[in-house]
Amino acid sequence: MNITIYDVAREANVSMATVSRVINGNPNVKPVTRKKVLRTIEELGYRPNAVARGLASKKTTTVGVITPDISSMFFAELARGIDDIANMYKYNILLSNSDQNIDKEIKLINTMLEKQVDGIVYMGGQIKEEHLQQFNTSPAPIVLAASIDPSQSTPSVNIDFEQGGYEATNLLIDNGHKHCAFVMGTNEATINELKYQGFIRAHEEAGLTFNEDHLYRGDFTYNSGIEAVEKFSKLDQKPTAIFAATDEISLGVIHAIQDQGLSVPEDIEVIGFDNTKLAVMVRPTLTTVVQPMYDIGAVAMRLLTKYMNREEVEEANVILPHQIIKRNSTK
Amino acid sequence: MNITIYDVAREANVSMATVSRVINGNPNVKPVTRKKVLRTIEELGYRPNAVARGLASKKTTTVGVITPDISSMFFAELARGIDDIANMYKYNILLSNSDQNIDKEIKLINTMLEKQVDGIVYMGGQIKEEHLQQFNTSPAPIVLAASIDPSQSTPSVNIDFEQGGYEATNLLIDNGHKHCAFVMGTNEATINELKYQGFIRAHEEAGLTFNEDHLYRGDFTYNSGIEAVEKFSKLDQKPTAIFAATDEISLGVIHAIQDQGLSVPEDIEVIGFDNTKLAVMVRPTLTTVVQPMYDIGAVAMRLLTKYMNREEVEEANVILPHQIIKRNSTK
DNA sequence: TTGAAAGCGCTAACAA
DNA sequence: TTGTTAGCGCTTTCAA
Repeated sequence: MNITIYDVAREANVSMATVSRVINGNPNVKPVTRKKVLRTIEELGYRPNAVARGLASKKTTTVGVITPDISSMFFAELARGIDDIANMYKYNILLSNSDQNIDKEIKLINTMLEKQVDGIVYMGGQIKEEHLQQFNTSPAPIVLAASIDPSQSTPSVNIDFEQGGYEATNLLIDNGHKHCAFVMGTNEATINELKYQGFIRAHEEAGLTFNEDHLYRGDFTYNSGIEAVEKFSKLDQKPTAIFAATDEISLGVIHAIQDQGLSVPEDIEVIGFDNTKLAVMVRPTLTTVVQPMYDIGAVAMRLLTKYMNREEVEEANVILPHQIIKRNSTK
Repeated sequence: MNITIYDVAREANVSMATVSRVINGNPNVKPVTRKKVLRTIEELGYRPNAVARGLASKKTTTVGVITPDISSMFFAELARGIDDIANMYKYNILLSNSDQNIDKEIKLINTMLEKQVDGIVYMGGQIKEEHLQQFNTSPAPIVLAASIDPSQSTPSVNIDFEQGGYEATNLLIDNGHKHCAFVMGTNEATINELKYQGFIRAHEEAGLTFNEDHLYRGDFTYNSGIEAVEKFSKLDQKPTAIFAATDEISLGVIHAIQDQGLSVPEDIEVIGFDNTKLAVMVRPTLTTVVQPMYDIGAVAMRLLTKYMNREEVEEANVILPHQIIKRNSTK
């Protein structure tokens, strides 16, 4: 049998309530008593049972984190931001991968709620009615990180993706390009669509008509970038600049261009999105829209702590600033 | 107040024991009764409380995962393997980052044990006496993933790193090189040392003397690779081939070489280690030792389930096979 | 096949 | 400042 608070109480000649107070740092304990209890805790090698504590206090000090795929650099970085802040507030992270599968997402939320998490940080490509229904009936607060709820009814932390796409495209247009291409990920991703909308708005404002042939829908991978360029190269009207929805796609784009004997940025300019560490791990280094992944995770977790503590929240839908870092893939 | 098993029992006109049986799929329930209970569970929107269940059953169906840094591609991939298998066995993952800080590592183990995890998958650069003491006194089984316990006393899943380093070096030596360099990470990492030992053994067996100037100790980053090459380039006797401890370092090495106007593999051959997806995201693509990160995680988790179920374990220290993939950074 | 009842280890009034 | 005593919501004998 394990050592319980009761064993400690007996050995220290106090009541379990006193032991509990010592463990929880309750000031209402005489220093002498506290010392005595602390010593016998040490002696017995007592380790508090957080599950029992959770049952009695209705707080588990763990938060659920639902991510599409932790092996993606993007979400891994977000998760790191979440965990660091969680730790700061004494929470632990119950992490799960959803693969953007809606059934799995719903199931995961329920599992975490059964496990009585104090809150959830949710990441996912598309928020649908089913999600919202779960979010709205959840007994624990939920915050979205780098995920868009079109209804704006769920607290969230994001950047302005449409504006990011707009600015990236404008950089290309300002450099004189009239034929910009956009390589996007799956259309299951709201964020993706937002970047595209920005891309389109930039064209409209510049009075440029966008050639639909210059849109490539891939799946966010390096290979998508390669395939996009291969497709573009067969066109009569080839794009002279390419905006890729992520850095990883951008690397594929750059390498495919180079494999064809062309140069970046001389022949074709390329701009990415995210500023993952990949951006400086290519030649030429990548001009890209900076998305502060770590910060989004950190701020989302911080926001969640406010809800968990029932603190006042001034703004439920946080938009973090973004910027463009110019490197060598654009002129 | 929340809906409990008791509410369901009352509504369904059965005892809580029967509800419990239904929830847990106990076959000793008359189909009619089961149906009735299931219906009222549905009606009331009852959600079992896993914390209470954990307290009563002494099982939480969650396993702790301690990783140095989830934002590292390497560990993220491992974590994915762990989570996938964990899910398969109905476990959830309590994940934490240790930053290889020994105090944090010990604290994390204790926190997870307090939370009554059923087992722990541990990843860390260096296993010391303090770790072993924790491992040995842990009430929950612990399995190491891609981490070396020199005493071999803790169950683990790894590849043969020494042999991997040996083979990588031999590939270079077989290509005629007499001046191979090794770019390693921090010396806090046992795995690193193992690769180095393999590197040295290959030299010895080939009757080559290793020039200490050709050893660079960095920190596992892309920049380490760059710095290493810069240092090497100032030497009188420059290396003609470079073995880097990880793929990320390799990319830095390759780019630094190219930045100096030299070519890979014509002027200098490069071989990496891990085969992360970075390996194909460079030009030239990287020859590298394949470390099956996902599988290591998956097998470690599978092994942990055996210990948690008190199954027979044939081999506690699993060595997974590795291989070398030849791409274009070597001739 | 079902129910009654005793915990699991702790927190949190409430009383002293 | 300390102790007593109900629970928290569930599992699990044991009996019927």
